Amino acid sequence: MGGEIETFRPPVATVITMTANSDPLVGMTDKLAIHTAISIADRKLLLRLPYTRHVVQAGEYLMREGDSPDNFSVLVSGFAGRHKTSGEEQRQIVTIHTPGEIFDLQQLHLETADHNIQSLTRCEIATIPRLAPRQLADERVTIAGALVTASLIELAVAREWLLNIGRRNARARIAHLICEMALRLSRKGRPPRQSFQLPLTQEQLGDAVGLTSVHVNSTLKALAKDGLLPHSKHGVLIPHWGNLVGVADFDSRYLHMNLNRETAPSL
Amino acid sequence: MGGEIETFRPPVATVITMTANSDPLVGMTDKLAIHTAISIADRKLLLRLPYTRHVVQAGEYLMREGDSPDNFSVLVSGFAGRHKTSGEEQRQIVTIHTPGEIFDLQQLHLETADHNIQSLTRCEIATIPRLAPRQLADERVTIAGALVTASLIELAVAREWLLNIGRRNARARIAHLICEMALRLSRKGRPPRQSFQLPLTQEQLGDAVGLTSVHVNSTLKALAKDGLLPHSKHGVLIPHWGNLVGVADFDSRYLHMNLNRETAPSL
DNA sequence: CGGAATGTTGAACCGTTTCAAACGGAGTGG
DNA sequence: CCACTCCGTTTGAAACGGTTCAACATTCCG
Repeated sequence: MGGEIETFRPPVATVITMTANSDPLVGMTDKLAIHTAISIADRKLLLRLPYTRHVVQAGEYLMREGDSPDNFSVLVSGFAGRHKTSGEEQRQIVTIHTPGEIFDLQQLHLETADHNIQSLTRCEIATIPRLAPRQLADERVTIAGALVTASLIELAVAREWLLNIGRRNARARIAHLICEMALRLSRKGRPPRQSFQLPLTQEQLGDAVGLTSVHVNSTLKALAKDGLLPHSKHGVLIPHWGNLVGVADFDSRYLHMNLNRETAPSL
Repeated sequence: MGGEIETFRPPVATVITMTANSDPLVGMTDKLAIHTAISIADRKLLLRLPYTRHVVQAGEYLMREGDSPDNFSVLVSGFAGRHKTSGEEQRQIVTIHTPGEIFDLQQLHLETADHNIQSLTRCEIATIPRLAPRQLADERVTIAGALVTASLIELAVAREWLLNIGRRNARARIAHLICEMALRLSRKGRPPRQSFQLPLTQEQLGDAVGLTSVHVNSTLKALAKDGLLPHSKHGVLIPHWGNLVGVADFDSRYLHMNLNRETAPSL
């Protein structure tokens, strides 16, 4: 993990406020991003932790198969993905992480990674040393439960992706991914974003939905021609949410966005 | 959930020993099945819990999308699966559960289900009321962590399935599923089973790997012709593990079977 | 035994891949 | 400022893998 590195050690029990991130990509401030992570867990406690910020370029590996990372991280801005590759060097992206999400989490329990994590675009990442959250979680059962909730949602998303890739055609697959992103990039309880930046290459999109970049290209063109997804380089614009949902066969319930994470059960 | 129901309330602090299950399907005793669940968690405590046993026929729903089940269960014998369906009534099996595994677990955190659970064969199921494990987990952090480990492994398997369905051809997909089952049906630390019963229909297999039953049929025939998977109704026989692994592009690490669950971190 | 579910086979079809070539834009160095 | 390169996008043609449809055989189960 390269890039410039700066270390923060925010004062205890103080909410961090940073300057707004000017990147129109996510329109999210650092504060928001960190806050999202916290809202899954316990705000005051997590904010007390020391953490390190990194900026990584697109395509850098944050974790490799076989690694045993000893930290966990919050994606502050940009997009990152988990992927696996088959013997024939075919890549499959199995998760796309959006700003505010925690990753590396699973390694706390599973020890060695069975997949890679790679930045898909230029990313900012806040890293928290491994021990801190572990200690925390032991003390505060609520936090442990909340972190679990995050993995369970990731599992729910993986299940929907299985349906998407296993049983839907190219048109629906791509539309479905766009719908998911529109919702995940919106704030909790808000409607899906009508427009947003999704600076992924067509090859990356193909790797996420199990298609070749060539076919992604022609499908994207077809969706544009039908007025479902007007063409723009790396921006998404959804003229009519209902129509897109229709071709995507999209049902947002699997995202569990209605869940009140503050009051999740404490198992 | 239908079928005959009998209720057990084993004496406190006594290990249950039952008669061997004569079903050659899994060659597992009830004791073993329960023990498997316990080995993920904490044996003595979990065995103290009251539970109910059910026998369900193939094809019965144990949970439906939208349900908020208030219990969790151990699959004692048989196979069960989680599935989702697309708008065109296309089914995708996203998880196959083998004897000894816990399911319904995720509902403890997510409240409403985003998928269905259905018995794929005749199954025996031990059900534990919801409250008990929750209370337990609060008391014993070890148990909570162990249950989390189980979900994280399910997530790791889902990721591999995404690669399987998204990037491998029919031949490799089916071979891969067989390899996975051979390993998951073996005891921890043991080599993969060389032969076992897998009484799934070709349609169910197809739903698991994203193919039609017709194509599963011809692929199965082709695998048999090549001596990789000799044909027998619902039994699997693997003459040469290495060869099958080769066509499946199978790497068992994602199953995390080497993991010592007793000493998993307690997060 | 009879009916339903599952397995089997072949032929036509079609969605997606593969291969190949060209294009466009962004960044770099001369 | 142009030429050059790199990367991603675009397009077309041919090949392929898997689906669909349809008919029939077989097994399972009440």
